[in-house]
Amino acid sequence: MLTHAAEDYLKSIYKLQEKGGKVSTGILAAYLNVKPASATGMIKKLKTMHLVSHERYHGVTLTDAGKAIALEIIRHHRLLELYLFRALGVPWDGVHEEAEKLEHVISEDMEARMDEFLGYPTADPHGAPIPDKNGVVTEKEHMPMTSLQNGQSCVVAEVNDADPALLRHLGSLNLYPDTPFRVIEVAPFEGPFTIDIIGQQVVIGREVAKHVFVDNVQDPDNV
Amino acid sequence: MLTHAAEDYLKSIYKLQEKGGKVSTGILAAYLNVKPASATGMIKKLKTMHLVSHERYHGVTLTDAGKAIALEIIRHHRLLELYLFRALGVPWDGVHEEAEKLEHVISEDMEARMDEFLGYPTADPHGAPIPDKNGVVTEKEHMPMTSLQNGQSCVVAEVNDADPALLRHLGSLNLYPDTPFRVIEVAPFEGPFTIDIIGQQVVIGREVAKHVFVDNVQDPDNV
DNA sequence: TGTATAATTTAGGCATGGCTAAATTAATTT
DNA sequence: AAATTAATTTAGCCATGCCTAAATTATACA
Repeated sequence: MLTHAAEDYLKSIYKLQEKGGKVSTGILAAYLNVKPASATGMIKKLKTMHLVSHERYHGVTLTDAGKAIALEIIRHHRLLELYLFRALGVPWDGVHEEAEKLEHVISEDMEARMDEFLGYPTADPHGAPIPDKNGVVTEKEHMPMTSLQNGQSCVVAEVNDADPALLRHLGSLNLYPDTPFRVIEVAPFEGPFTIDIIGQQVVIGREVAKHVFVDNVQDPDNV
Repeated sequence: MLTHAAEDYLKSIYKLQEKGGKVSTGILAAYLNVKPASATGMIKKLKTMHLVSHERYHGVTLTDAGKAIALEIIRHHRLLELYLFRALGVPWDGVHEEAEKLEHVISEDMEARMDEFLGYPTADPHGAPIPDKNGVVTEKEHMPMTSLQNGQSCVVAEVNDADPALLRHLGSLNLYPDTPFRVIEVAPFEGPFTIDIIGQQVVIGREVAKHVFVDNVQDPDNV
């Protein structure tokens, strides 16, 4: 069995290599809040276990075995987030931190029981896809909210879960995944969006909108 | 914050000192599946943190601070056991192992949410008392099942949770806490017990009965 | 009361996973 | 092409928590 630290490295390498291929030691270290020298050390260990490929000075990549473990941990994490949200009512800006600790210790049996309780879900509370039992992830194509036009309607697909304060703000606006809304107005010159969501009109600045992704975009009905 | 290992030591010292006052290094080490020399090392560390009292060659005791932490961990453990049992349907012979890992990583918030979900319970699935938020444990007086007489009725109060195989067996006999039963016959010469439980007659050997404790013992109605 | 035995502690070692500081390699600029 | 800068790796150190082997202390027995 792997250590928690090794699991965290694999998970991080997976996430970083999704957007950029090979992962540099420095980027990985920064992502994990660790010094580059420490990352080098762990990379060496993971290499002896054949979980990563690594050429000195040229970045890491997961092997198939490493990827499988990374996806297993990500599955634990996202199932836990959704479970905590749905079953225990943990607010969505708190589930990440809690899941971060639990993901390393739950059994496969517990994973399966949560999965069943939740009805075999495919996305976590922020809209991120949950890999299935076999480690298959079905990524959906999302549009950034910033590309919406006047009058278009859509459904929230995913939000950036990195900042709890931002999540609380999005929550107060009801911008949860699966919630539909319609664009009333996009102010010119990179201005804010005015939207109609659950019967309420709210104004959303571009900085916030950048972190929201949408689906099912529809043009206004024959006007 | 304490390490998981330190928490385990405190919890173990608490349990051992409940039945026997001062805890010897050897007993503690055996309980934790660790060599005595390792236990000595941790005891020293805990002493510098003022969590235990220790006189060389004469055993350890928890300080008030150490006891408070031990009870907090035990509360986590027992709440988790009951939560896993009730909310996720984990069989009662499996909850201990799972809780053993989770008890060190859940937040106070999660503890409170499980407590609320469970309706502020006072006992875990094996009947062991759950310390309250303030670390107060209300131990109940239980009778060993082996002291029951012909015709007496009672309610299962607690069972020994040390052996999963025994728990599975007790489960198959419906000997769960809060389940009432009546003694049909106690065979002479240290023989087995025949009981009526949930409408079924079952025979329970003394070796099994030793691990079952009962409450609300009532003599047979005017016969 | 001395001695054998059992329990405990000390001493020194190992793996993990961090760190800093110094050395090395790669990339960029002139 | 050489030199500067940036990134990475190596080397060596620290704490945790386990281990074994040796030394010490306590206990029990004759």
